[in-house]
Amino acid sequence: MAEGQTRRRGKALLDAIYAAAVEEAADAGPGRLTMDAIAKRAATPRSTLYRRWSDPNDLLLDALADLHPVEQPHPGADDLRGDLVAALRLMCDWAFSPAGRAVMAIVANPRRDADHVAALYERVFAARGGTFTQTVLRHYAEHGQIDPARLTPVVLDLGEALVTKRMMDLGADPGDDYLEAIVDQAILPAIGHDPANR
Amino acid sequence: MAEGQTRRRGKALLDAIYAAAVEEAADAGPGRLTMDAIAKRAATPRSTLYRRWSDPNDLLLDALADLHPVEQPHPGADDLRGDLVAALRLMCDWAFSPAGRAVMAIVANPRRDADHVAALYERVFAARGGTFTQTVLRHYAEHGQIDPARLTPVVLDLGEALVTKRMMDLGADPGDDYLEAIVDQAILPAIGHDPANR
DNA sequence: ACAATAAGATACATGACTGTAGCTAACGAG
DNA sequence: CTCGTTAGCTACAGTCATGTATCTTATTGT
Repeated sequence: MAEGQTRRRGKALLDAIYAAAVEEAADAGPGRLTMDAIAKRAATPRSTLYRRWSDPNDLLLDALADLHPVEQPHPGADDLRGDLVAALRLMCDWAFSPAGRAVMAIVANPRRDADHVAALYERVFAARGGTFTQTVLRHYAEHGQIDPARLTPVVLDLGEALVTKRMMDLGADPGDDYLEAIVDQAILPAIGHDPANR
Repeated sequence: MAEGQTRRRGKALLDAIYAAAVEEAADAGPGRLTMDAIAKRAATPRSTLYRRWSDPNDLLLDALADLHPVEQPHPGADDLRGDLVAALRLMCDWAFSPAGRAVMAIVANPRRDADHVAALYERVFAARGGTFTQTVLRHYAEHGQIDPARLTPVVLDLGEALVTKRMMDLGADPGDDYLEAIVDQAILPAIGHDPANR
């Protein structure tokens, strides 16, 4: 942007609006996202928002779809346990980011619109290669270290489910000890790698 | 109450207010509970509410604490799998009741007050004998059919976590097939009863 | 250099919710 | 029966969000 610019346009403005929408959704929580608050946070008049969107949730959806992609696990070849713990660590960090909390604000809203949630899953999640532990589990299954028949929807969801619940109960990050406990006591047994049965 | 009564007092009035608060919280969702809406639903003036509470969340907490206790699992002695599935069924039914959705509305609120959530756990949950699958798992551990060392916080949370996540993803009841899958593919393996290892 | 576009700064009526206050009349206890 | 309590009714000013409608002016593209 040139030096003397006083007025944002195009991408620069959109980025500011998107950032404001995600932060605002994260702070305000389910069902409390308003055009007014987004506009204030982005320091732009409401009319600029209404020019493009008629509903704050549509705006938020565009904002989430536009965000930088989430960091992905990089599974190796010989440390399934460590890679699973690392994937859960990534998930925790993401969940506490504005984007993660904004997603929560959509999913946890009992007045949520089914189409809206479907759009979230398509545009934001499907664009990535699955969720955190999923990536790792599929990787090791492809390398023959996990029976692919074990990777059912339940098992692929295990880590994320336990982390989510713990975060909701505590309202805080579960901590690495707990993540290791999840891997050792839930995920590994479920794929037939129970440490206690060795 | 006598026939000609035109004015509710004491318990009758309180019950109406409590019911209104729980239903309203369930419908409105996290952070959207208002004195006004509770008062309208209970058909009482706001001043009656303000006489006793200064915050709608305090009111809701009293309402939840006052509710009829949740149905408990009745584990037998020889059907661990069936009892676990039944416990998850009970949990699903509770989760979709107004009380369950009201609890969700508290826990999923990012602006939630830590003291408030703590009070919820103490006054509402602790009063019961633990959560759904917990009751069953502890019962069978006492009868020597499960190694008590296996009943870690992670394992005791498994069923509830998977059900919660599934409900958040789908926005609907998981269905009995899924509940059975949770028991077979997650809980039983975690307590060393993996059907695939027999 | 000019014209089209769109950001920015208002203003407005409407509607929800807040917290407080004052009044009346029904109810319950003594 | 009488009196203290309190439900029920109404009103108020204040705050916040909504959608729409101006008007001005910086910026861009031709």
